Amino acid sequence: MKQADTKTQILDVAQDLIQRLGVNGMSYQDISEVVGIRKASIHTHFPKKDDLLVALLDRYNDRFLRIVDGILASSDSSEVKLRRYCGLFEATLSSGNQDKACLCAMLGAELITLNDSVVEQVRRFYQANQERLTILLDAGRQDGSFSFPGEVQAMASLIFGLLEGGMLVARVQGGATRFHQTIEQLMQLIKCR
Amino acid sequence: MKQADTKTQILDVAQDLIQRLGVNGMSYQDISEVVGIRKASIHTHFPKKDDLLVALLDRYNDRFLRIVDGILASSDSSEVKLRRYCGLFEATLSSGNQDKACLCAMLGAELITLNDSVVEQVRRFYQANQERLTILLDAGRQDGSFSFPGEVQAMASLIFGLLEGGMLVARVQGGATRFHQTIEQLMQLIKCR
DNA sequence: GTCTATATAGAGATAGAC
DNA sequence: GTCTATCTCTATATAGAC
Repeated sequence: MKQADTKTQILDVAQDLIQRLGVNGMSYQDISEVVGIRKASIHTHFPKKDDLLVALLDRYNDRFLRIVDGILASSDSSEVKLRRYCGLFEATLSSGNQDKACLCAMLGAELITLNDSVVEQVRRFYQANQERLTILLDAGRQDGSFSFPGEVQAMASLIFGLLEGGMLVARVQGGATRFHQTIEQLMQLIKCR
Repeated sequence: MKQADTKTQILDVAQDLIQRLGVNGMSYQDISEVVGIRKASIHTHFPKKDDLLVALLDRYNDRFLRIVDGILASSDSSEVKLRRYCGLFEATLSSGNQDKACLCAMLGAELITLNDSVVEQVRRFYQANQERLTILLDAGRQDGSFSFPGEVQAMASLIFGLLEGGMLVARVQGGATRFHQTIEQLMQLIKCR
């Protein structure tokens, strides 16, 4: 296993810290202590904190949506696809010390304190996810996997809000177990009965 | 209308700032500028930031739960009760410049950076709300207003996560309109059909 | 690229005059 | 209770040596 280059290491550590503490609860000093370099050196790679955030979101959104698209393109049933999609959020929450939220859930909470370019990226993440959820739900309703009243889009937005928000709530109370139950409850609500 | 005393004004402004920017995105300086006193004066009323947070959460939780208990004790139908409960969150989001989240949603996101006493209060808020939701849903299911599979408790925890999280998501995209649609979608999901 | 050193600004917090 | 003044610490950020 090759050692990751410093730039990647910085991104990795920054992501972990933000997912746990938020942007405003984390500093270059915090990153430097984990990576093992001086904080001035971080500025070589990311001159401003915003540069770091933009690069981090680029990578995060790209990776996340690539996985989601893989799920959509698979030959799984609609129900399995949705379970796998929800599983992505569960995996985040369960990783490490069980206190990591989705990067864009944390940034969403701190939205008003962020610069325009970062806000735009967070918005794109939300939009892209909801579009994909809409596709998934629409297909599932047509193939008879799901049954629910109302618009597909409204359901997609409900589910996305539940996943992003449910993670944050679960960190306060109940943890991964409780988050899992919530997702199970959701599946029961929209499955055909 | 009598002018509120300074202590109350500080709490009011701090609450507004935290609901928009988060604890870590807001400072005594910010409060002092709005209230119109020097930041040193704030320390007279709340020596440490934690003192302010504890006092703020005491007041917020007390007020919020009092209103919720009023809803539960009313003679409204279960459906109306649930709508009124959800309306509390809608009202928060719609107040001011449409960028205010529930105080405890913001604190929940920043949980790991908070001190134990504050964490405990956030936790109590979540617990208390879910207990009340459980009572409301249980009654509604028995009187035939609601129909949903699974445990009442799981449903309560789903709804609370959706409300707290949905507010944060709505601030990023769609605003109050979209949050309202999400709630409508929820109502359709659990109503008898 | 990384380091030391430093600049500058803002944070939370305290002392003491009025 | 509020003010001015100040302390200490930490934050982001830059300059220049190695």
